[in-house]
Amino acid sequence: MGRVTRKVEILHAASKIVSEKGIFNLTLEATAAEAGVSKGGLLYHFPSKEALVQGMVEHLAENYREKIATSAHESQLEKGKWITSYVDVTFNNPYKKTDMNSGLLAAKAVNEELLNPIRDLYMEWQMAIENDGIDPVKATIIRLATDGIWLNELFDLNQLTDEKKGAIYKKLISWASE
Amino acid sequence: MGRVTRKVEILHAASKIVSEKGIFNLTLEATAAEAGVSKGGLLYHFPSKEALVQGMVEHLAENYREKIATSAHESQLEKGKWITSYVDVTFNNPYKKTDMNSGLLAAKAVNEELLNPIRDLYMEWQMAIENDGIDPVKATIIRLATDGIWLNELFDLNQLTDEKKGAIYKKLISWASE
DNA sequence: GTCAAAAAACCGTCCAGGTAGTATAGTGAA
DNA sequence: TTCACTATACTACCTGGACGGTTTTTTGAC
Repeated sequence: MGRVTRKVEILHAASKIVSEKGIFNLTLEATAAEAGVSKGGLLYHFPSKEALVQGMVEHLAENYREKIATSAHESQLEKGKWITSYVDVTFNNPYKKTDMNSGLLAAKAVNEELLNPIRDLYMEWQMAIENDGIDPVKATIIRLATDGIWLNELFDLNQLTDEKKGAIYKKLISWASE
Repeated sequence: MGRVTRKVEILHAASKIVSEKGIFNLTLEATAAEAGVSKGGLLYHFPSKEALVQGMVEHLAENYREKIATSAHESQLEKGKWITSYVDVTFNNPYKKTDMNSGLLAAKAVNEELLNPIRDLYMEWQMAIENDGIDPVKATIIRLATDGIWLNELFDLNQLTDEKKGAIYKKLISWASE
């Protein structure tokens, strides 16, 4: 039945190339080589470059959605469980943040519309966060600050020391249940 | 002396292409056409594609630095003038935010190291913000939240309504002088 | 349980189109 | 004369995608 993992392996290979060598080096041949598949084999799974990038985005969106949802449902909190989960998952990224960054950059480069699954995710989260039992403005600021960390990592701008990052994490988490 | 504006016009043309058509359409010919210059003319100013992108980044870094510095020096505040200026300028972007986004994306795609001028900027600001008379952790969170807005705009993720954005702006500004 | 046929999962090559960068000859203004 | 270009031509290279094959797996009739 053709192991499902093959497709995922290819997606990982694509992410790796984007994060290590940049979007201009994300070619079908390079991806195939990185994944240990022939170019024809890759095209069997993803019939075009755009389909490949679409696959990247959809895959990471599913992963991310699941991580946050699991965390929120396991939470014991009465208030702020969604925003807390968002901060938690994004800070401690148990999922691969490289995949997220690569997927975003690749989609932005190849075709804006491929970002739609991510946009849907954000809409869901924003709704959850605004009905989470805490002040929606504060909750949104907490989310934005978390996204700010992410922007800084994406472009390797101002990497905070672990100490500072820890202090920020603590403060955000404490705000999230006030 | 060959009007300085010519170079800047070319940089603007390049930004426009990146933001409207994506990084893959940023070709030398397209940039020249958009700027109303021949390809040879473009290469006279920027001898390679990398030099062009470098120009984009340096130009926007200078602009941005100046905007923040001016705002901070004009500020009447005793505490939090830098973080307030950062929030102010970024929210109300009197400079072209498209240029910033295009520059970042182009540099990230072409050559990581071209982002260094932006990294320097962030280091300066982080230092200023941490010695701004208010709690450094809080100040950093305010900066990160502002960056979060920016991430969302960059990928057109969750565009907040003007109303919500206004509320967030007000709260951040008030925190910045507490 | 067998086995042929069909479907799935690949492989390797070729080509048209596009791109960065080079080269060269020329122009008008200061 | 130099500067700041224009206009055109050319090269060397790369890449997406098409195409035609081949092998492996699954299916279903007997």
